[in-house]
Amino acid sequence: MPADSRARWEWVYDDLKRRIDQHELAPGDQVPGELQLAEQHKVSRQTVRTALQRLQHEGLINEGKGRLGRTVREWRPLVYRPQSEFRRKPPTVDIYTQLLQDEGRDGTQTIEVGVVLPDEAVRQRLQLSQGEPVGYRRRTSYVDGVPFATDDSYVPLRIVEGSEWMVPGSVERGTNQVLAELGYELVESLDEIYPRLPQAAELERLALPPGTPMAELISTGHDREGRPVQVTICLLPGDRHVIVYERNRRAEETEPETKEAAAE
Amino acid sequence: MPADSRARWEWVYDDLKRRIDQHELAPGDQVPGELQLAEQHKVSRQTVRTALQRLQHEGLINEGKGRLGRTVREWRPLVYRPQSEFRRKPPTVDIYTQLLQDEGRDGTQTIEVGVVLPDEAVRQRLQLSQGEPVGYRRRTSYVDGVPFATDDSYVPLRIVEGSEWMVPGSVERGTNQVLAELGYELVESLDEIYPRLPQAAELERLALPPGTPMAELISTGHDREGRPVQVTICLLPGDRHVIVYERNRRAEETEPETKEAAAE
DNA sequence: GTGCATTTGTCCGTATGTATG
DNA sequence: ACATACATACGGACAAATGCA
Repeated sequence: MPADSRARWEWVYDDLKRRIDQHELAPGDQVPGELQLAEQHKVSRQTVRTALQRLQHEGLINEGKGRLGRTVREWRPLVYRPQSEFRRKPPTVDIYTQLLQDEGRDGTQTIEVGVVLPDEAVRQRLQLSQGEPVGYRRRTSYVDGVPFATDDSYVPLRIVEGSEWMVPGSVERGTNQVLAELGYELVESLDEIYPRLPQAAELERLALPPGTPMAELISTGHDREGRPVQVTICLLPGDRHVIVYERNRRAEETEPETKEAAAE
Repeated sequence: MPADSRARWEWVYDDLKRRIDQHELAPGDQVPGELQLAEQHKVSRQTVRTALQRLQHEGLINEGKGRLGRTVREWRPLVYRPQSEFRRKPPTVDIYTQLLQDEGRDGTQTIEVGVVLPDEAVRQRLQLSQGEPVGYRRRTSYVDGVPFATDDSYVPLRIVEGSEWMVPGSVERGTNQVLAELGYELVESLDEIYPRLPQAAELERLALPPGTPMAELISTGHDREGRPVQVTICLLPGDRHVIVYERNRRAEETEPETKEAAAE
């Protein structure tokens, strides 16, 4: 009817967006109900819903079921530092991220181990021939009872078969130490970060609302001879994580420049 | 009526997802029309639309206007290596031109410079007092005519005022070299990566369809004394980029001991 | 635990506007 | 100008999840 410039649902969208930005609707607050918004803006409930879905897909509000309705999303990321795996010293440049550092939250994890035929992504990174099996450790981490991240590690079975790497539950001295004792100490890693949206199965595993962006971090660890030993695939929901790297000129200058093309 | 476990639109979703995964629908192909899918699955067009919107928000298909309809999205990411900034190989080229040369694609860019009061994110990372202005260089990079990424750099105005850093257009020897000549050589950097969804203004600047996930990469560069000099904020759409880091034990072990932070 | 009220999720049918070839 | 296909919008209906009495 209006033949106007902008769509009706955008009015609703803009109204709610503004109220959220100005903290008139604070994180954790309930979003007004669909019927209420429909009446306020003189539009149908379906129109309100498209506006709400946009906000949901931008990560500003949660989907709401049952009595409680939708809520404004909270954003409290944990800091994830891939480099801490190799680090022996406290980070040097930490002024800002210290603020975001873990505030002593309650963390638990589940670990599942087994043997599978790797998919193409893992197989290529480990440079395995078709049909060679890998051992896996699939971990899901929980903070305050909600899943926070998953990380699945894969190592050729011939390396870890019968070792402590394949034992369920946490390994006190760390699985990387186990690999080192087996003669495959990890000394360098290539990390690939893919920002994307989760797929249905991942939504379920991480108990994410649809539309939550995340990062897939594929880390390929190499031993001293440069052979790939372990692939770890982390799924890090964007509303729960910030990934932090440090880099410095000196480290780059002293780095060997030989394996540049190995990524492809 | 359905009395079934899963929603009807999920059937449509699963069907299309499978056909895309198995390349029965190849990248660039047209997705079957909404009416056609509705008839095939014996559902209404609205139900088909919710399935298609999910696929769209997951980045698997494009939104389609006009005669052509929806198409299966192509996925050809560029490799973005923040660490190449500190590499010595090509001394003059900046991150993006090197990246584009590597891939052999046609790249252009627009650069805009100016002076602003920084927002909180930039101000805190540069440790500036309230009201201190910064110079900025805002770049939008295009590949094959479409925007590919943006990166906005900020440096305290007192450092770059009157220097070549504030000159529009590319600087032949690189802006980091200019900073070095001004006595602020960047030797280390803290990179924070936030997976998130773009906001309205960013959608416009990057010409993105809504729901495209992306990464915000905030890189804070420090000089030899550990003082923050430059903040660069990159927006990297997830369907066009993969971010790559390399790390190794040796670099972490040989790191300089600048300050003794309260060890964890 | 039951049942009720509320709110969102799903689904339908229909209609009109708009972008594209 | 026209056909096609998507975008927007309405109204109605029932199911499912949740909080609370």
